[in-house]
Parts: sequence; C-alpha cells; structure tokens
Amino acid sequence: MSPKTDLRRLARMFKALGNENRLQLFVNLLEESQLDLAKGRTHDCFLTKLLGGLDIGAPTVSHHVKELADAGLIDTQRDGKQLICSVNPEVMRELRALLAPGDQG
Amino acid sequence: MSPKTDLRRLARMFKALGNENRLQLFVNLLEESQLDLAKGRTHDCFLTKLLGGLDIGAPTVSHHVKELADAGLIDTQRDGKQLICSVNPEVMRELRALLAPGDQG
DNA sequence: TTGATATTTCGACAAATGTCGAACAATGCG
DNA sequence: CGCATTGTTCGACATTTGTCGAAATATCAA
Repeated sequence: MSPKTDLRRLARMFKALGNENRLQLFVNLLEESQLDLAKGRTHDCFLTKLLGGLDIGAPTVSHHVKELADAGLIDTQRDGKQLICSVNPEVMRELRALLAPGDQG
Repeated sequence: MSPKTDLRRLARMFKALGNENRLQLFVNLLEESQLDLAKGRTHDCFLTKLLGGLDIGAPTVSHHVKELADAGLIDTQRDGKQLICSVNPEVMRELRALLAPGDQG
C-alpha cells in the first residue's frame, strides 16, 4: 500500500467522521462497544439502538452507516430484521498511530 | 462545554482532515514537528516548506491552512514574509482521547 | 523605488454532500 | 395471509466544498 493510497484511505475515514450526525452515530457505537467489552460479551448494536438524539430520517441514517462502513470504520452484518454494527478495531489502531506518533504529549 | 458543542468541534476537526490535500498538509506538519522535537528546537514550518507533492495553487493552500486553523488543529503566526504553522498539541490530545478510549487495542 | 517572494482576498463555478419523501424489500409475528 | 419492524433504494434539491485565476497586500532586498 503506497503512502498515497494510505493518505486517501485516511482522508476518507476522517471525512466520514466529519459530519456531525455520522460522528454521533460512531461515538454511540464506540460507547456501546466499550460497554459490551466491559460486560465481556460481543456487542450487538443494531441500528435503531444507536440513534440517540439524532434527528434525521431513516434513509439518511442508512446512507450514513454505509458511508462509515465504506470508509472502513465500522463493520456491519445482517441478523434477521436488524443490522448489527461494530467498530473495526484494526482501523482504530491505524488512526491512533497517525495521531499519537511516539505517544508523546 | 456541552457534549453537543464538543461533538460539533470534533466533527469540524475531522472534516478539516477529511480532504486529501489538507490531510497531506497536516501530516507534513506533524512530521516536521517531530523532526524539530527530535532536534530539541521549536519548529519553524513556513508554508511553502509543507507543500511536498501537493499540486494545488497558492490560493487553495491558503484556504486550506485557514480551515485547519479554524478547526483548531494548527496554530499560525506571521514572521515577516512567512506564515509559521504548528500543530496544536492540546487538540491532538483531545483527538487521541476520543479514538483510544482506555488505550486498549 | 523597483522588483521579487510569500501569502491573501475576491468572485466564480463545477462537483460533492446531506437531507428528504415516496416507494420498495425483507423479516418475523399473530 | 395481513401487518408491523427494520432497513434500503431512488430521485430530487439546496447547500457546501475545492479549486481556480486575477488582483491585492505585505515584507524584504537591491
């Protein structure tokens, strides 16, 4: 993976987080994930559970979730009626590596 | 600062990093900063030094730098002809806190 | 002063984005 | 089956964004 490709991928992730509603969605999912990690079980965050305070329609939510997924920030999978979302840990590590070079600060 | 305000600020930062050219600018600055930290002196990254491989005009660069500054990601100050840029360390800590909750991973 | 360097401001404009409503699809329940 | 849940697809549309060229500004040097 060339640096140029990396940059493009990273920019896409940041762009995905650069919308207030999408960021809220993502933060909700992050918090859910931590909750579930604490409980020692895998997280089952279906969509409507993540809509805390978001005042946007269902089509828009669907669009945003897809955008987060396309950016590689989250993984999704169907389970019956529901769409299960989870944070992509690999990608989180990548973002951290960029923002915390050397872990100083 | 309400959580809503925080979210708005964060989204703005991410949006600023969500453009390829702006991200490149920022990464260049990050790297310069580290170099200078290693050398034990303050960094003097004037603009044209940060343009590595960026194929955009001066007006666009100026626009992008302002956007990064407005988002709070970088600080700028004039020094004669040149514009000195530096990463805002406080804000970096904030971003890391969001992406590395509990530092697990 | 004349001129070079570094950056900004100003309009303009095509392209991308965020959102919507209406309709559609898939699943599960009684 | 008929119907409610959960999410998606499809246009549409106003707003925002990224970029440009031309002109302006500021600083320094000869």
